[in-house]
This record gives sequence, C-alpha cells and structure tokens, in this order.
Amino acid sequence: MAVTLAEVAAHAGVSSATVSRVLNGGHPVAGSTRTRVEQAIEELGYIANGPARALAAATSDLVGVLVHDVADSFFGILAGSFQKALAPTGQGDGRRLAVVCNTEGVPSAELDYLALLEGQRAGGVVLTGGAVEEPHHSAALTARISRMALAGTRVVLCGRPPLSVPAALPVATVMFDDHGGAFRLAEHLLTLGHRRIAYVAGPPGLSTTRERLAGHTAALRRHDPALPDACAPLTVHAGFERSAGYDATRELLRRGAPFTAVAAANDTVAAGVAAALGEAGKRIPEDVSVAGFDDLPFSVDTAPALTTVRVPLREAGVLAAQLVTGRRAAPPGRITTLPTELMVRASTAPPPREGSRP
Amino acid sequence: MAVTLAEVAAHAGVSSATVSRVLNGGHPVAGSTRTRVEQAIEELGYIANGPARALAAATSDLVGVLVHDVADSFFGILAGSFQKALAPTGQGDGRRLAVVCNTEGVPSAELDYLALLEGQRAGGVVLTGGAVEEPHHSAALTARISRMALAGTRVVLCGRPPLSVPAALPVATVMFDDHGGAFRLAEHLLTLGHRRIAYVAGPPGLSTTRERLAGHTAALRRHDPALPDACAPLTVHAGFERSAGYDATRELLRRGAPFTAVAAANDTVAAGVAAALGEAGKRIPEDVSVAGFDDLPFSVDTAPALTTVRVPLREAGVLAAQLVTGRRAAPPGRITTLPTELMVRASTAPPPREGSRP
DNA sequence: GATGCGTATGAAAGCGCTTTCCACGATCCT
DNA sequence: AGGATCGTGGAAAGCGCTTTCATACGCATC
Repeated sequence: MAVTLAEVAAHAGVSSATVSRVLNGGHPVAGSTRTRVEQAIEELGYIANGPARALAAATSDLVGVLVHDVADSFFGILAGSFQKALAPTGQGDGRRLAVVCNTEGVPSAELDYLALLEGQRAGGVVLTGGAVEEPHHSAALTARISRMALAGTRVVLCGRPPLSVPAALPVATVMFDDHGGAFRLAEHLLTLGHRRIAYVAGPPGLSTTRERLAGHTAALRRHDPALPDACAPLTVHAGFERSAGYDATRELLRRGAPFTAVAAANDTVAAGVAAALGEAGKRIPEDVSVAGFDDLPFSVDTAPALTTVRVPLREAGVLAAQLVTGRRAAPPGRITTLPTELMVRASTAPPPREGSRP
Repeated sequence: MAVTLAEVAAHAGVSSATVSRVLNGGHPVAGSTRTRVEQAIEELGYIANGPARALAAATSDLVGVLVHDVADSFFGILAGSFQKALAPTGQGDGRRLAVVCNTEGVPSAELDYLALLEGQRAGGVVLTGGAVEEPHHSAALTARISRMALAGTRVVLCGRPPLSVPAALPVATVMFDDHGGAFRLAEHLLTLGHRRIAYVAGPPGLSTTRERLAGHTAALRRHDPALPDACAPLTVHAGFERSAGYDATRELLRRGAPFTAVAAANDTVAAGVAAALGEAGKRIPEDVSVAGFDDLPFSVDTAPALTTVRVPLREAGVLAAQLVTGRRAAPPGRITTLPTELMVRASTAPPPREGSRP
C-alpha cells in the first residue's frame, strides 16, 4: 500500500540499508548518494513506518506524559508547552509524538499507563503532578521506572519528588519551589497583619499538598512558634477542584472559628473559596483576604484579581521536553528546582480592624 | 530483554499463534487453553510489544487528536474527556493511547502531524477546532484524510465542517451549534434593549469565526434588517487570546463609535474585553454588557460572572472517542450536531438609559 | 464404517525497518 | 610500493507479532 523503504531504495538505485542510513544518520553516506536518496523520498512521498522502525530499533518516537487531567489548566499548560517543545520547528528530529494520559493522580492508573508505554517502547516518559506518598506505590513505581530506564527510556519527573534509582539510569527531576512559594505567600499575609489564616489544603498524602502546607506552616512558625498550632484548626484538606474549595469554605464558616484570610491549595480551589465567601456576605479583601497558588491565566480575571504564586509551568514543560529527548543533559544532582514567584494582586489586603465589622 | 509472546507460548505449552489468539480474540480457543495461556501471561508479567503488533497488524493502538493548543481550556477539556473515554475502565480494549498534537490551527502543521500519525499507522484521528477555510488547504487535507481512511484509519472531525469524502470512508463529523448559540446570544442582547452591539470576532477565514459571526448577524438582521449594517463598523476580527480581546476593545474605544454591548468570539477574549473596558472606566454591565462563548469553567468566577454560550465539550470528547474507536457507529448523515446553550449571567443587562452617563 | 464438517491448534511466512558484518576501493604512511 | 586505514555501501539476519494455510481431531451423517 504505502511506499516502503525498499521502494525508495530501488528508485534511488541503492540498497535499503543506505536509505535507512540517510534517514537516521550515524553512518557516513556520500553526498551524492544522500542527495539521490532524498530526492527519491521526496518524489515518492515516502512516510516512514513508525512501528517497523520501533520494532527494529527497540525504541519508538513516542513520549508519554502522565498528567492528573489535561482539562485542568495546570496540566494543560504543562502538557501544551511540553508538546510544543517536543516538535521543534518541524525539524527532522521533530517526529516525536506526545502521548498524554490522564491518571487522575491514581497510582494504579499511572502504573497501567506506564505498562502501555513500556509496551510501546516509548523513547521517554514524563510523570507530572504531585505523587501519592505511600511506600507501596512508590516502590512499585520505582521498580517499573527503573526497568523502563534500564531499557533506555528516558524518564522525567516533573513537579514531584525524585525517586531513588541508580545514578546510572536516565531519570531526571524537575521540581517547583512549592515550599518557598507557600512560605512567601504566608509571609505576605503575615506582613499584612493577618494572624488567623485558614488554609484549604489539597488531598492528603500528595507530595504537592505536603510541600505547600509545609512552606505555609514554616512561615507561620517563623513569625511566631505558636501560630501554626493556633491556625491548625483552620486547616482543612480538600480536593483540587473548585467545588472542593467551595465546600471547604462553607465548612470553615459553619464551624464559626474566625479567620481573616484563606490560602488555598491552588487557584481553582481559591475560586471556590471566593464564591463561598461571597455567598456568605464576606467582601474580598475587605473582610477576608484570599490567595491561590499556580497563577493560572484566569486568576487575573477573578473579582478581585487573585493574589497567588506563579508556578513556571511553561518553562517546566520546555525543560522536561529537553531532558526527555536528551537535547539537554540533566544537571549534576539530576534535579532542577524551578523558582516560584509571589504575585500580589487585589484579593489580599490588611485584615479588618478589630470589631470594625462583627 | 522483555518477555515475548514466544516465551509465554513456551511457558503455557502452546504455539505463539494460540497466545496471539487469546490476546486478540476473533479465533476460537478452547477454554482450558485460554486459561493456561492467561495464567502464563500473568506469571511472566507479559507486556505486549506495541510496535511489533502494529507492524504485523498494519494498525496501531494510537489515536491522534489534533488541537489548536491543549493549554487552552477549550481544547484541554475536549482532549481530556476524549482521552478518558478512550481508556474505558482499564478494560482489555482500553489500551488505546491518545497522541495530542498542537497545531495552532496552522494547516501545514495539521498535515505534518497527520503524516506522522499515518506513519504510525494510527487507528484513528480526530481533528478538532475551527478549520482554516481555504480551498488549497482543505483539498490537501481531504486528500490526506481520504488516504488514511482508505487505509483503515477512522477519522472524526470535531467542531469543524465535514469534508467531502466518499461515503464509504470511515469519516464522521461532530459539530457544535455555534450558529444557533450566537443567534440566541444576540437575541438575548437585543431583548435586553441593546442596539449598538460590538462584536469581537475570531480570526478571519476560520470556520468557527464564520459560524458564530453568521449566527450573530442573523439575529441582528431578524430583529431589524438594517441592524447588521449599523453594527458592522463595530465588528472587529482578532485572535482567540485574551490579549486580542483587550487590544480589540481598546481599538473600539479609540474609534469612539458608541456601543452598549460587546459579544466576544469566546470567553477568553471576553475576559480581555472586560479588562479593557474596566480600565476605561466602564462598568459591566451597567455601562456595557459583555458576553463570551464556550462557557469555560472560569466564566463563573469573573467579575461579574460572564453571560456566555455553553459548548458541550465533554460530550463531544466522549462522542469523538466512541466514533473513533468504532464503539459507536456514525449516524446516517455521518454528522452529529451538538446543541449549545445560552447561559445568562451577570455580565449582561439592559443598556444604560440614553444620556444617563455620557 | 466411510464421508463430511466444524472446531482447535501448529507451522511458517511475512510486516518494514535497523544494524551487524563484510566487501570494496581509495587514500595513507613508512 | 605494499599493507594498513578509512569511507562507503550491500547482504542478510532479525525485531515480536499477526495471519493465512494446513492439520488433526471429534462427532454427526448416510
């Protein structure tokens, strides 16, 4: 049906081995021969058979990217910039294809997709999103990743803690400074004068949740060793969706413990928090300050614009693409931490003066 | 290295042909044999080699999904629900992998990715997003799609007009009722009393832009045949990004032609419109009403919440997955049009009374 | 009991590519 | 000048699977 290598070879008057060589490089081919072959490829409209190539070479042009959910802007932006960086300007090397898998953060789904990708002989895999921190799961994950890496698949962990694999394996990690970001955000709130700061954390057991909460708590503690304890009752765990922030806030409100600021696990949750607060008649930021995390695009369009922490998703996607393709070598410790940045906007302000609004 | 079919066969005491048969079905296999084979697969931790399978079967488990940009929520949601529907409950058939490609809507990029997918022997391809309406491009696209379809690749066009291919080819189309949605949105504005309605359209030459603008114009015309002409100077074309809406609105404002409402190509553009309006001291909706399109998640969190038109992205993704896998047959005309729904929220209201605020 | 059919399995031929192994000139070097 | 070296290209052996084709068996049929 389709044009094959052999046909191109016949058309160019060379052996199929030669055509393969001009296609893949690595082996010297005379200029004139190369030209002839390239012309034959052009004339016949040859399109390489990926599966055949992958079978013979024991590695494919596929690169897997595991995300919690591409529909979530956080992952959409990450996956988007990753995919774009994977196919650089339509260059000859740019035939790599990104396979995106929604894992919902479920460990078994991650393992299943990795098995599929291993079966596809994926040239690389990038795992994004917080990791479920459970010994059994991470052991299984480490095992599978080690096996894939041993077989030559380049692995990049993005936004999750490194896994302990032998240093010889091609496994790199790109982290976000979640801890630092949460720390600076809490500091910002403290500086404004807030003391009763509620925190709507992400799902428990997730690395991201832990990092952000830890940074937050560290800032409180630094300010006043007793503050974390005082604020502990104001900390609730929820999901990463808007509704989780909404529900958590209603719950907080219902409990009646006073607070003058709410920091959320991410911007989406913060939107839910703001909605619940608004319904309860609280003005933002006059009555309660609200802060998010991630700095997703919509955070400038909320009312008021959301104070948040910028997470360099695009940069991470590009970096992950470079690492997973080998265009860039992993740094010495094989782990790169990308900085986060506090974005102060209108949703945070000094707390209302005591008794100014009961 | 990895466990192969032959090893499984040896372990189970059967031929590799038999193992292949239990794996793929289609051929009768005795119950006892099947059990033995399944046990061997389990014991050895066999993972099928995708490329080998694809090479032999001339079709792979890969399904391509072309989007303008997954980082855009519109496409992220579409691609996300599509991917999820592709891997149904980890079922045996659920080994299909989604390859997402950001085309930026550029025809040549679409063709390039299709070539790559053709080379990968993708089992299916879904093209999403408005199509660039240019004879040369659509001819090239039709040709490539026909060829792929002829080779057995199932094709789904989603959110773009059908292509004229022979009826025997497995090409289906899922459309959104953009025209109807835009029509009802304009009607809503008219009913509120607006007459000078600005329209920030998408890029010219794109099917989506045309459909939405046509629906909008049709509603104006229906109300008053002269209205479209009166509003024409208030129609500007821009991109689909927030900044495009911002810039377009500044331009509109600069021109000085009065308007009491702005309908935007989509929600993201509407956010830019609202920002520009706000900077210019216009209150929404008191001074100017603003409406978007798509009903992306953030549209309920803007200030005020955005009146828009819901586009059933999740439903479309699921449908596309069913069509592309053959789990669902295309309807008689091979085209399904999904309804859109007007979502009236706080950003639209009656226009200010004449002279009430100069 | 010979004939026929349907069912369950094996043998083996590829699928289209990569890659080792070799062969052949041409170019060096001493 | 002779052998070593280098650059270039061909032959052929797979890579791990699917899929005819052929075979063998069991059972109903006449």
